[in-house]
Amino acid sequence: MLRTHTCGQLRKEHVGTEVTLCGWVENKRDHGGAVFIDLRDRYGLTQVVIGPPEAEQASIDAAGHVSAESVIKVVGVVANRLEGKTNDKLATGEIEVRCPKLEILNACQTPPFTPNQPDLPGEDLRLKYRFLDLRRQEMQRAMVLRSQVIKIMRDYFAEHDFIDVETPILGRSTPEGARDYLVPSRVHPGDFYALPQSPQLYKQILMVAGFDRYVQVAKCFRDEDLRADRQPEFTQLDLEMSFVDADDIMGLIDGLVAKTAQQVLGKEVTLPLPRMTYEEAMRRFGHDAPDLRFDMEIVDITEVAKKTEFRVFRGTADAGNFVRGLRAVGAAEKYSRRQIDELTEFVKEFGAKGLAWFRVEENGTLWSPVAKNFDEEHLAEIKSLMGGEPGDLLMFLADTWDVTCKGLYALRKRLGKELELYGDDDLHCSWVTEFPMFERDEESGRWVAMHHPFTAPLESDLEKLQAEPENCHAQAYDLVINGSEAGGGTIRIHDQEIQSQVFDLMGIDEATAEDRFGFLLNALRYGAPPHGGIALGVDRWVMLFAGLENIREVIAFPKTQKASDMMTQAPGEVDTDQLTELHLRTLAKKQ
RNA sequence: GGCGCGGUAGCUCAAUUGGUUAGAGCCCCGGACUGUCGAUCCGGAGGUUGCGGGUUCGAGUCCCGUCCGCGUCGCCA
Repeated sequence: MLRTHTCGQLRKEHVGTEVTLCGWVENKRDHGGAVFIDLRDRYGLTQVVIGPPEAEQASIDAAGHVSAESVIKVVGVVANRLEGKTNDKLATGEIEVRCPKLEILNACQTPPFTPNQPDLPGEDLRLKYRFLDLRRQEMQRAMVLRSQVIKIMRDYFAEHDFIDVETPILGRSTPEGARDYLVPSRVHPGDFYALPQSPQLYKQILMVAGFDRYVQVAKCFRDEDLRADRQPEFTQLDLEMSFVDADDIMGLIDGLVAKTAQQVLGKEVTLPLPRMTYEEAMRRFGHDAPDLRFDMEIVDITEVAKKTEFRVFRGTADAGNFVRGLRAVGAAEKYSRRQIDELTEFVKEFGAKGLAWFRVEENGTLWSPVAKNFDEEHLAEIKSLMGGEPGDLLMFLADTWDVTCKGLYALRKRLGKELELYGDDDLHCSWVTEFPMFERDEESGRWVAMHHPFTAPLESDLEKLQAEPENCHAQAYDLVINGSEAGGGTIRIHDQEIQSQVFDLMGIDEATAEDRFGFLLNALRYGAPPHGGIALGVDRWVMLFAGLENIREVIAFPKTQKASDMMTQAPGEVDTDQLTELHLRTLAKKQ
């Protein structure tokens, strides 16, 4: 080792010992007659002093010219800092290392930014110089946390008799689901591999193979547009079990959630985690991944709306649509007319035509720009349904079920944040279950699987499968942490007859099914045990447990919104020769 | 693909209604200084205002196009 200690290690008890430290020059303070250097590595910061009596003036002058972020090595003696000169902001602040000189292992060019400067540079620059950005304390903390979370997961599943099996990265494209990343085959002209969107089919086959409990930390790829919490390549903790039902899977993951919260945050989570059905989630929160860190549930006032003279409400209700709203406790004084106009514009982004709002006055009556359209009796009824108290703001959307869900979900999310209805440290984990089996594809009008085509329906819904597929629910479950989908899974179909019916409903005929999933269907004929599983979004877990709002902050080398890598410049052009070898020719060329 | 925000010195930002030579702090370079820890003090360097076009006597500022970054809708079994 080039060093005897790390930069976070030395304390008063080391005073008098000779040590060798290596690290980066975080900062230097040059006094001419002595130079102070803050030496940094991933463990901490130690003050190094180059000064008399042990250092000669030439060494002091040289130390004064060392550039920031250079890698240096120092040999020196640990000393107490002078009386009253300790630094209680540093773990090593009681001591310093007195050195005759410093050895520059690698001088640093003037960096475009320094890791721990007060103003964080723009994200594009951080990503271009990710090696500098990753030196920042926050980034190091996030990467350590990520490593811890993955270790907790691996240990937990190892303790539960899971077997870690790797599945291929080069697979076959299946048209369902997200857009595939494709890899051209050299030896099969015109054919392509697809990168896995998840190891779904392989893990089911591993169950057929009798592995019983499979787990993998799996890299997955989806060629869809990015979001703050979505990257084109991401990591799943993927698992599958045989001879289980949905309760078994959720119970298992409950234990992991509790263990992670305990070990990472020192928080006790009450088990079992609360569960609600998809329908309940949509009714109460307008979304399948509700943020339960705060209340503010959606209330349906359609029945009252029918009785009013307010055309927007009544017309909507009479047309069979819905009037639903939110009660923002004590928000009346926090939102001016102008700010409410802004909220109106906000909900319009989600298809709403407007936002009807009421303020609960001190005397308990409702005031609203549209109040004249309402009888007092109906206003009182609305207030009562909403549980309005003086100072509250009541806001309503009158629209289709879908638009009220989307608009009120977004509005609730925004209000929760702006009104600070939850704390930075709050953690709320829950399950959403019984998702619909199918949803209508807007373009083709066909039924498509909401999760994937191998998802088993609820036993109790089996008889509805043919006649009313829209009312058929799946043995599916999503893990929700702080309003974010942190994992999802299903119990799979192991019955040939039901599988055929599902394909049939989705308009996939036997030949097509055989062509796309033949290998799985084939495997299922050779003694497939009942099985099910789940995949957890590792990046999101880390993001949520770290209290961060952006997934790029927990990925060492993330991609930008246009899926490029600012550091390596990927994706990039390739030689024509490479294309020829792959039997490819590009249609588009950038100008 | 749609909508919104942003791009000015190496970095973070400022620049009145379109008006003088585009400023500040940090960084960098040179000098001074033995107790700093955002060291301090003196001096200096540093600009294709993302790019292209247009309007104008005059554009960082207004208009059009384009590139890049971020957020979001669509999309994400």
